[in-house]
Amino acid sequence: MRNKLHLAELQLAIMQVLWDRGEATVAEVQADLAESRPLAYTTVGTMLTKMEQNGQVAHRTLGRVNVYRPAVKREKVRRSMLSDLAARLFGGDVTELVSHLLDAGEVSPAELARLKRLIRDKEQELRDAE
Amino acid sequence: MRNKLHLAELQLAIMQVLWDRGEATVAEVQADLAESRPLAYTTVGTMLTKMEQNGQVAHRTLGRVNVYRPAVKREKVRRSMLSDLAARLFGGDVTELVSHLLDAGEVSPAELARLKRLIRDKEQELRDAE
DNA sequence: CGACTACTACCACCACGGTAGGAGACGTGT
DNA sequence: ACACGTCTCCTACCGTGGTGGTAGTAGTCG
Repeated sequence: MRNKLHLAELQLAIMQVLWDRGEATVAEVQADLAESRPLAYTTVGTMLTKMEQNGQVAHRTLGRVNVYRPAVKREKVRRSMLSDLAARLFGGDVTELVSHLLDAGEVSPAELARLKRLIRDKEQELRDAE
Repeated sequence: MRNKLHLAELQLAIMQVLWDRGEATVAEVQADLAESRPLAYTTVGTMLTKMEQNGQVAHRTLGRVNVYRPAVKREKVRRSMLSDLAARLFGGDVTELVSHLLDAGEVSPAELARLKRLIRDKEQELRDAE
C-alpha cells in the first residue's frame, strides 16, 4: 500500500497544477498540462479519480462539474519525497546530496548566497535551541 | 522507454549492494538485503535479470554462478535522480530544496559546517571560471 | 552411486501508473 | 424540440516493478 505522499510522474504534475491554482476542473488541469504533455481529457479525469481513491486529492461538485483540490500539502509531499530520496540514494548523507546538487545543476551565485544565509540561519537556530 | 538511470525502490536497493561490493552473486545480494527486506532468492534473481535487460547491471558467469556488477555509475544515478526530483518537485529551485532538507532532516552542526565549506568552495570555483 | 544442495532459467501473477474510448447525462442556442 | 458540446463514469489495455513457484542442472558428501 503506497504512501499517499509518494507521487509518481504524472500525479506530481497534476498536483502542481492544483497546488498552484488552489482548485481546478479536469479541463483546467488538462489545459495547464497541455504544453508539457498533451493528454486526452479522459486521461486527466481518470488520473484524478485514481488520485482521489489514493487520498491525494478531493473534489466538490459545482453544478455538474467536478472541482478538484489537493488533499495533501505541498510541503508535506516535498519533505517526504525529498527525505525519502536522501535516505535511499545518499544514505542520509546531506552533504553528499548538496554536493551533487551543486555539481550537477545550474546554481547561480545569487543562489549560493542565499544558501549561505540559509545555513547561517539554521546554525543560529540550533544554537538558540540549546 | 524508461531511462536507465531511473531506478525504482527495490532496484535501487539492489544497486546499492552492487555498488558497495563491486560485484555480487544473487545469494550475496539477497543476504545483504535480508534484514531490511526479506525476499525470496528467486525474487532477487528475477529482478537482477530484469535489470540486466534494462542495462542497469551486467554479469559474468563464474563457474556456474552468475556474478553481477553495476552497469551504471552511482554518481550518474545520483545526479540524474536528484536533479530530476529537484526539477519536478521544486521547479529547479535549489534553495527551496535545501531549505526543506534542513528543516526536515537531522542535520548535525558538523554537517552544517561542511555545507558551508562546500558552498564557499563552489563560489571560489565560479570565480575562478570567470 | 544416490541423495542433497545451490543455483539458474523460465513462467505466472498482481498492483498500479498511465493512456484512452465509449456511453450516457445534461444544459444551451437555434 | 433537437442537435451539440461538455462532462462524468465505466471499462479496458499496456508496461513494468515486484514477488515468487517450478523445474532442471551441476557440483558435493556420505
